[in-house]
Amino acid sequence: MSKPYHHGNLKEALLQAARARLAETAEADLSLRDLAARVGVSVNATYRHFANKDAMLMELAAGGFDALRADMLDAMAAAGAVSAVSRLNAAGEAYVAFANREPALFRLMFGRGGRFKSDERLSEAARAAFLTLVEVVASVRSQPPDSPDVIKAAIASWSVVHGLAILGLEGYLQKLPAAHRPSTREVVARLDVSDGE
Amino acid sequence: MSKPYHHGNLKEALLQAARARLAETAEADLSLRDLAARVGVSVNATYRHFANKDAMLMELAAGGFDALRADMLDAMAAAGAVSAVSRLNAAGEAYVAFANREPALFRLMFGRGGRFKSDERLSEAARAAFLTLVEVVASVRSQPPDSPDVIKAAIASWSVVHGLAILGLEGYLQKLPAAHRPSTREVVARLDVSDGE
DNA sequence: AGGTCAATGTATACAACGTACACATAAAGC
DNA sequence: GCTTTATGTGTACGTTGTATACATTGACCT
Repeated sequence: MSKPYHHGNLKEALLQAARARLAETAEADLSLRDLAARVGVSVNATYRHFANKDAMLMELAAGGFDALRADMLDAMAAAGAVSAVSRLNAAGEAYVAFANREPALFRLMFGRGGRFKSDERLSEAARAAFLTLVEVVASVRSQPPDSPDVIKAAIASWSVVHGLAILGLEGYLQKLPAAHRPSTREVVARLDVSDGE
Repeated sequence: MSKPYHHGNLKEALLQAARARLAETAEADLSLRDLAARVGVSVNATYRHFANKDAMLMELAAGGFDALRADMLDAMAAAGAVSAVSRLNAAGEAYVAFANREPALFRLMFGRGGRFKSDERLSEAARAAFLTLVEVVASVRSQPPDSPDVIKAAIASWSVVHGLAILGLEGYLQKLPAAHRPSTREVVARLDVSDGE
């Protein structure tokens, strides 16, 4: 029969449809009904695979953190072993580039108003992404990754790139004349990650 | 009569109810119907004062930028004329403090997915807030506020404090041990705003 | 003062959404 | 083969933003 009763892998199909939608619209207003229709299934079928809409969004966000982490790792690998600082810069640029390439997903990862804090998978994915930054900062400073100074410096790094990404996404940088618009590299370079004074 | 047909100042009453709601819930899910009910008026009465829900949200966001700017100005004034750097630090701390004090409003100001870019009043309010930062950076560097270097440094400043604010709001800093959690001042201090080499 | 009109409110209606409940169908295990 | 469990459908409900038609009021003009 052309339409089997059971889909086979509905959960992944729904996630994939959602990702496609996020990638194309730059606006994150996913609708369960719409996704179900795209996959060719009843709305309530989705509830066999996700507790509710938020659970699905959290899964997407977690995947986003995985992808973000992969992007940063790739960029760092491409930067080679020249210097730890150059790898840190590469990671920062990858961060901002990711936000610009997948704005809707990026907003989903952060914009959900702390409602996602509870999810274990999401927290772990976010933590893993943060840890890649921590490690490169540690190698810049030649200190163990769990030292307080390293963590604090990594938080500062994360803050700059994240803030820069959001400002870009929100369009606040677009109305500046091109000469006033800094590159990611210029902004990241202003941050002193080395041993403070 | 106890209930006059005309409210008198519905628009401001609605905005006030919305602000109260934002201040108490830390989650920005305003409903027009709910707000109208609180003010004691029909839902569609709101449409006499706002084109639609988004228009009202934009008005709230614009007011948020005004308040944010006022907070930064106050903090800078309190920091006195000791040094331009200390005023810059004070502004940064005020920024993060604002986000923590009014998380729902802050998220509304930034989280709306670029849908607000079109609004003139909002853009102007955001621009004014940014300009206060630009000016203090200019005085730190003793350069005119419209010089490209000043603007770029101000963007970097804005990025750090904004990123830090979001990370705090989203709860990513809360699960860190207290010894690893940097103060706003520590993070801001890492940014080099002075004349780069 | 009385009539006209714009400003501002209400009532009703609709489509889209998330989700709960009851039921249908298929696959897996004894 | 029968029963159980996983996974789908159908129907229904409450909430949302918003369009349309109508009601009420105050302001303005002569």
